[in-house]
Amino acid sequence: METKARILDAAEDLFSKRGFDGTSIRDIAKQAGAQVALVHHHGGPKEELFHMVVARRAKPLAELRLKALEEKKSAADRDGRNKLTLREILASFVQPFLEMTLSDGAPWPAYGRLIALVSADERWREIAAECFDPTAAVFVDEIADLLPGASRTALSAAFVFTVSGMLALTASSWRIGAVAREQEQADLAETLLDFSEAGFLRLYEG
Amino acid sequence: METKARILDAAEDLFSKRGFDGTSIRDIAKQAGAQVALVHHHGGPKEELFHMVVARRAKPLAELRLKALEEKKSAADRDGRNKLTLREILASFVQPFLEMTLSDGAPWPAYGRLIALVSADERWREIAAECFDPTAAVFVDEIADLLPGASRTALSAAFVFTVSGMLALTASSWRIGAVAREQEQADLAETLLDFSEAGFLRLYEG
DNA sequence: GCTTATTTTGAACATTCGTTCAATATAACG
DNA sequence: CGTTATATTGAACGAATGTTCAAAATAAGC
Repeated sequence: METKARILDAAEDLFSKRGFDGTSIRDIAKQAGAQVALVHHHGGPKEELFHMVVARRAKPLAELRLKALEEKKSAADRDGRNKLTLREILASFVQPFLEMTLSDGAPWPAYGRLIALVSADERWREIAAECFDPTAAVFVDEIADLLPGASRTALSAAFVFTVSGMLALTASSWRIGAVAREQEQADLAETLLDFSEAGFLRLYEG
Repeated sequence: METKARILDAAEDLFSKRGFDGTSIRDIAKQAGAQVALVHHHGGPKEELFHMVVARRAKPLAELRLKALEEKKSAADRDGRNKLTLREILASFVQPFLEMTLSDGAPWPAYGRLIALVSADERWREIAAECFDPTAAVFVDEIADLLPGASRTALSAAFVFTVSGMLALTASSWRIGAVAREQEQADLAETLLDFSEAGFLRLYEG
């Protein structure tokens, strides 16, 4: 069963770097140290393999996000608060993702770029719906509960803006470096949370 | 010379829908009603053709953005203001792009998705640098002048967040629909400007 | 230990890929 | 008109593509 993991790892890495169509089964086989037929044996047709690669980490990621949310709810209860802050909700969604994909020694260094591809290509609509929509719905509901005046569509748009920024940190950080001349190593995750929190609050104020 | 335009149009449309590797020269030739060799004759190798497709609209787009900026500066002068508002700067960058790619009867309906691809794939770093970095620098400088306290890196990150949101409106709007159940036809461009303006101001406040 | 699954191998299939080339048609120009 | 460019055609090249299959090796179950 270690073989299958090696194949999925190679597929994740190559799909994230060269995209679905830019990656061949033979590339994956070579990087995994296996034969082409073995890749099909464990991964099925190419599109199914892609699905497996994305779905493999979706459940653990969703659990990390929901656990972060629950832990902050417990902490808020202990503090006598009956509501989470917007910042806590956003951080519960963003931090686990960046922790797994972008931190030093991140365990899923290719997964961030991969999800950026999925989010940008309507061809993977079903995969995105299966892997990410349920968790997204939980968080948007949570935010809507906190900002009751804002329209659902505006909140959803703002949520997608936040996710887009999060994905930009993993897939388009080279663009940030290109725009800024100097490169002070700032904590861009905090910058994103600052940015998005203020953006959401503006929608609430009207 | 109408032939070349037909080829570039077909290439733009297909590249934007299926990506660089997912689009074949033969697909482009068929959609343009031409022979494969003719595509190479006008477009050169595939990567050069892609470059031409992206670069073709880059200069007109940059001019629209800078013109919007200048016009708002003139209007501000007439009003006796010596500075643009942050909102005016952001709108000058965002509105021309959405006007050309997303409005009803937009003249470049595929270009938005195409630029989203370029921004997400480091392989096109040089194209992005050539086509978009100069204009981006102008706008970031303009914002930095208005928000003198904020760090350059944070401003650049916030700018990339704004661009990511803008691109999400053209390339990932299906994700917004998936997150929001109902679909009130809101003006998402205004929502983006609200969101980003507040985000930038938060960075300024610290 | 024998038998049934499962995993792995090696090779082959038909297609499609980007690119090239010489030949032909059309346009531009003096 | 004659001549030099440019545009277009049709065909071909070798290489790479996703997928399939039967055979061989290994593991699992009884």
